Amino acid sequence: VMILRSRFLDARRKRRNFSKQASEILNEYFYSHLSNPYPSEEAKEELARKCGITVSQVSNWFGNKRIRYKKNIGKAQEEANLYAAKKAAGASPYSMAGPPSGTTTPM
Amino acid sequence: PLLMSNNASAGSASSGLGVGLSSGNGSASGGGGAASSSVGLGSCSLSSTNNSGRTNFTNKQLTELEKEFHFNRYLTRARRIEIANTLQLNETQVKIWFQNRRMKQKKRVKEGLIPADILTQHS
DNA sequence: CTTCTATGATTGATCGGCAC
DNA sequence: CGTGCCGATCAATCATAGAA
Repeated sequence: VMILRSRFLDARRKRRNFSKQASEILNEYFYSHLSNPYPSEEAKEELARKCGITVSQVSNWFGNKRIRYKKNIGKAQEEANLYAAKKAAGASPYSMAGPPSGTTTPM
Repeated sequence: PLLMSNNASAGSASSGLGVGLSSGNGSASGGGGAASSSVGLGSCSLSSTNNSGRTNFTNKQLTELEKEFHFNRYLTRARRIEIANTLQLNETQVKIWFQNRRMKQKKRVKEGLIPADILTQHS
């Protein structure tokens, strides 16, 4: 039980939530591609740069997002959908390109 | 091709999630020791399988697997059988463990976080 | 400060595609 | 035709950050 429970210094121990903007970018992409939320390797790299995280972290994020999204359909998720749709319409449409005005370069 | 439709939620089905769902494996591996989820008293040195089918390897099994991995990143049929037997796992379990382990190492290398060339002995 | 929830990471196992 | 490997993903779980 207590014994042998930990996986010896797993990275999950020291975890840092992503910045608000990073989450914005990821969610925007996710909800803008709900019909197929599977970014290509190139798209992941692009998202990783814009979010200031690694490609693996982007993959982890999408993996968790997809699963957790499915587990809630019919909850605040639809609400999030509208939120994302609005943002996408007002700022950058699907497909990343130029960040919306005033985006403080994450750093 | 877009695979989708898996959730039966009301009305709007806009998401294309749902790769294929693989819950519940038939687990046809022939084998041997199968899973024992019961938490019997006494000995519990074997890996325990969850209700979902995920096997929880024991520390001993993981240690041996790691040791073997550092010796050889790839297994031969004979070696696989031997290890599976020793650790009381199916050949498939061992095979899959090595595949996942290789992917894990590759990922770490890509991240640029490798202690050192454990295999490339030259420097 | 304690409790509960959100979230990033890990990992055994599956799926499709490819090479032998 | 069958088998192993790769790459991506799934699904359950761990451990912590953050909110209440």
